[in-house]
Formats: sequence, C-alpha cells, structure tokens
Amino acid sequence: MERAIRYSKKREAILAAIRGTSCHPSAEWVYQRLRPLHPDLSLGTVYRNLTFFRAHGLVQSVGVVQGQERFDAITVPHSHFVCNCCGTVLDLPDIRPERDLERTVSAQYGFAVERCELTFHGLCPNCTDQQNFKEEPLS
Amino acid sequence: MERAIRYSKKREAILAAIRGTSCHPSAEWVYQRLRPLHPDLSLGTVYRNLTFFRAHGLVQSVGVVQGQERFDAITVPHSHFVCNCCGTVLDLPDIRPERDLERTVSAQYGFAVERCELTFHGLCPNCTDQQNFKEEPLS
DNA sequence: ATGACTGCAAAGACTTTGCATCTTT
DNA sequence: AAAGATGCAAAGTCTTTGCAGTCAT
Repeated sequence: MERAIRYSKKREAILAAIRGTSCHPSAEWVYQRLRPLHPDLSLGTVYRNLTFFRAHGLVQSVGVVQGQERFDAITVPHSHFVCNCCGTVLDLPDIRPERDLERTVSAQYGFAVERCELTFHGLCPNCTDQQNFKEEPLS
Repeated sequence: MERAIRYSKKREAILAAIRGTSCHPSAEWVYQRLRPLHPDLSLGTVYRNLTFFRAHGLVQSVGVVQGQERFDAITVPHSHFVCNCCGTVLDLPDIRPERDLERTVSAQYGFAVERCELTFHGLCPNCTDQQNFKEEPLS
C-alpha cells in the first residue's frame, strides 16, 4: 500500500517559498525566509520536505554549492551559472546542450540517462568588480 | 612573497593515487587506498592536499556525489556520467557541449566563465540490472 | 634554522533521524 | 481513531582547523 499524503501548512509554505524565488535556495535560506511567518518551523521539517519534493519531482537539486545543497522549482531542463565567489546560482534558460546528447550517451554507453546538467562556473559581474578592486588597491 | 612549496612523500602518494584511478575518488577513498602503504597517513592530510591540488590546478572537483566530494586528475574539459544508485562517476571523453557555448554565456550574460560542466545522471548498466531484478521477484 | 607539512583530535557545518506531540482525514 | 507531519534535540557525515612535532631545504 502506498503511503498517503496529507496537506500541511508548512509544506505548502516551503514549496511556495522555493517557487517564489529564483535564487535556487538552500534549506537554511528557506528556513530563514519562513521563520517570521512560521515561528515554530523547524529546520528538520524543511529538510524533510525538500526530500519529499525532490522525490515527487516538485523540485530539483542544482547540486551542492559551497557546502549547501541548492534547489530549483523549475524542473524542465535548463542550464545554470554558479559564481565561484559568492555562490549565486542563475538560470540560463536559452543555453541548451545539443538536443540528442542524452540519447547519444544512452546508446553509446548503455546508461539509462535520466537527466543532463549543463553548468557554467566563473565569476558574476559583481564579484568580478570586487576582484578587480582588490587587485587595484588605493595606490 | 609567495608561500614556498616543498616536496612531501605523502603529497606525492596522494596525487599518484588520484592519477592512478579513473574512479573519481573521494578523500576517504584515497585515504583507504594509501593506508596499507602509509599507515601513519592522516585523513586531514588527504583533505589538505586535495585542497592544495585543486588550488594549483592539478585536480578538479567533479562535484559532490552522495555527500562526498569527488575529484578528477584529468583537468581538460570532458563530460561525466553519474549513477544515481551506486554513485559511480564515469568519463565521457567524446561527449562535448558545443564549442562556443562558454563564449556565448560570457558575452550574453557578462559572466567571467571559467569552466563548463556537462554531467549526465541516471543508472549505470549494473544498477539497471539490479533494479530490474528487484522489480521481478521470484514469482 | 626556517618554515612547510603532517598527525591527531577537536571543532564546524550541513543533514538526517528518533520520539513524543500535533494535525489531517 | 489512524496515520501522516512536525518540533526538538541528538546523532551522523563529511570536512576543516589548531597545535605540537616532523621533515625538506
């Protein structure tokens, strides 16, 4: 028998928080975000629901950035940029790998490919500026 | 003044261990691998050297798989496949994103792109078989 | 001799989990 | 009333770090 799913205010709020931002939040971010409105929210509940959402395909992991797992409510395939300095994660909606690459990998290697992740790493404009500033100290 | 770099037996062994495998090892893997030959090796030293190698471009992180960071001695761009079940990481040397994608992202978004990561997730043949077996229990 | 590297163990950071309680159905 | 969801705090993992001792130059 499959485990029943019940409504919960917290769960709804957690999902809404993730859907309401494009920052690809971490568990901690969601927790801090909801605490004002839900003072009795527990970080454990955030984690449990993130696991729940991922298992049910409502959110997707964008990977671990600077030690924290980051999540995305957009589950259709798209690419990301990750700033190595500040950890910002940004969507690149129109950057796509070649369409048939997944199929090629499946066929060529015999893997059951479920998804494909294209991620760019570097510095965002903000951090580029700050880095430049550091390299040109007050002479 | 730049910090001097000295030779160290352990460091050499750690790098050799990473270069000598294609399994994209974790710190723990390297530690277990070297323990027979270097009984006094410390896990902290493995971590410190992994950080050192990455900072000097001798190894590259392949990301965090099932809670552990995985490393790759091959630092030329190439793609990976990660098995969601057993955590195996495999190289896909001939699968490459379009050549100019990094430049496009730099130009279009103003990021200083340092590298691009193309990773496929799914099940390796081994885990596919075992999964099938589970789904067809002894009738 | 200097200072880089290491072992050891403690501390840190993030995440998971057990159990009693509260909520939904 | 039954069982899922939560709060709380403890435990679990992986990783980093301080310090004293060791080793390379």
